[in-house]
Parts: sequence; structure tokens; C-alpha cells
Amino acid sequence: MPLCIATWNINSVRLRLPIVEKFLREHQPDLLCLQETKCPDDLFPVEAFHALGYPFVAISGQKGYHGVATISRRPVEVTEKREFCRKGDCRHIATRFQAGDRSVLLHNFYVPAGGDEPDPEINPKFRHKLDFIEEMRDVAAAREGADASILVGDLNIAPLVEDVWSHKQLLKVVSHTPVETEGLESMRVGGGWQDLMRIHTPPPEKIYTWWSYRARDWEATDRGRRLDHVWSSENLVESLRGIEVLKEARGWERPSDHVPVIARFALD
DNA sequence: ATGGTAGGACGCCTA
Repeated sequence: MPLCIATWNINSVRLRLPIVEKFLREHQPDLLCLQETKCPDDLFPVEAFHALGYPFVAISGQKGYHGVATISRRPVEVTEKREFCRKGDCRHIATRFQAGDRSVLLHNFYVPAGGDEPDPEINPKFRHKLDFIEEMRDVAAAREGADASILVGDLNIAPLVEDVWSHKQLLKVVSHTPVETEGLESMRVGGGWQDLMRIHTPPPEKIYTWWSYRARDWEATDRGRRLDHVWSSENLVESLRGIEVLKEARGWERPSDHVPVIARFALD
């Protein structure tokens, strides 16, 4: 069985437990990285994951907002829960697991959305987002103590022209402004990270992983953005066997506004 | 040009 890793901004893990269970039953990834769990650690539905065959549940949650979790069928060790920008937010958890003869470090990120106004001088939430991306430069693909690295999550930025439904109309919309897209790409390349979704599906093909709740008919208008990402160190690129964006999940009962992204590798 | 929906927690912030 190839190694299978999924990432999904779930927008409340407790409210959406039924569709998380459906996803795990139908796709059975080895690891599932969730963002926006909106759940304090002592209320996290750990037992539901155990019952589905996922004994390892690594969580970093807080009340009401944010929160990440990495759920696994194979043993994982939590290596870091990093606090970014001194905000006390739970937006990162790093775990390590074995894949074949390699020790793989897996970063699960939830980058701040950044508010509505794309001006860091008047919008502190946008300032925070830009600062967060800068601080992410510390997280490089090459790390001592690991043979390979994977970085997944809701990065809340659609970097490429083909990552949004209209490049022109979104240039001044937070998630696709040049300061964000250039900052993220610079951080990614500087850190030695490979964009696996775009290696598998290069431009000009469009990729979206998020469709707003505010659209009347998300499917007909198809005004999506690629906000969720799967990156790896260069030494995993040759093992990549596929990327799947599970668009159908946007139409499930009480859906998240994000859909799961699944990456498969030729590794045990 | 504007406002549209959703979740947590219960007035209003965040996405």
C-alpha cells in the first residue's frame, strides 16, 4: 500500500465529525491533517478516530478558533507545536513517522486568513498574515533528525494565476495579492520545498480547493481558489504517485468550504 | 458596488 496523506480544513471537527468519518472510511489515508478544528484538546473526539482505526491523534487546539490535528494509522511522534507571531494561536503541529527506511517530518499548518483589507498599515490581521509567512522561513525542508519533510495545510494563499477563478479580479483580494503570493513562493523556494500539487498538475490547468459559503451556487459559478497545499522536500518528488482534490466533498451534507487534498507516495 | 454564508458561543468575532 502506498503512503497516503490527506489535508483538510474542516471548519469545526465536532460539527463535521460525520463527514470526517465518511472520508476516512472511503479513502483510508494513512495520515489526515486537519485545520480549523475549533476544539479545545479536552473536547477533541479522539475516540471516534480510534474506532475508525486511527490510534494516533496529535492535537493542538484552542477554544473557538483555529486549531490543528494530525490523525494517523501509523505511529507518530509529536516533535513540535510552534507558536508563531507570539499570538498564542494553535496553527502548527509537526509530527514524525517512518515510511520505509525514512524518518519523515510532517508539518501541519493553518496560516491566518488575513481579514478583508490588504493593507498591513491599517489591517492588523493582514500584518499578522505577512509576519506569519516571514516566520515560516524558519521551517525548511531539510531538517536534522529527519530524512525527508512534508508540509501541508490551509495556507490561505492562492499563489498562481491558475489557482484562482479570476486572476485579474482577485489581485486586490486577500489570498491572491502580490505581496502574499510572492511572499509565499519566496518562502517556499527559499526553504527548499516542492509544490507537489503543481508538479502533478501543472498550469495552465486550474486547481481549486476552496469555494466560498457566500456563493449562491458554488458549483455552477465555480469561483474557487487553491488555498490548501502539499509540499515536500525534493527527495520525495520521485516517490509522488498522485494528487487528488476531492471536489465532491464540497457538496456533502453540511460541508466545509474547503475540500480534502490527498497525496500518494510509493513508500511503505 | 454591495453583500452574500457559516461556526463558536451567546454578543460579536473570525473566516
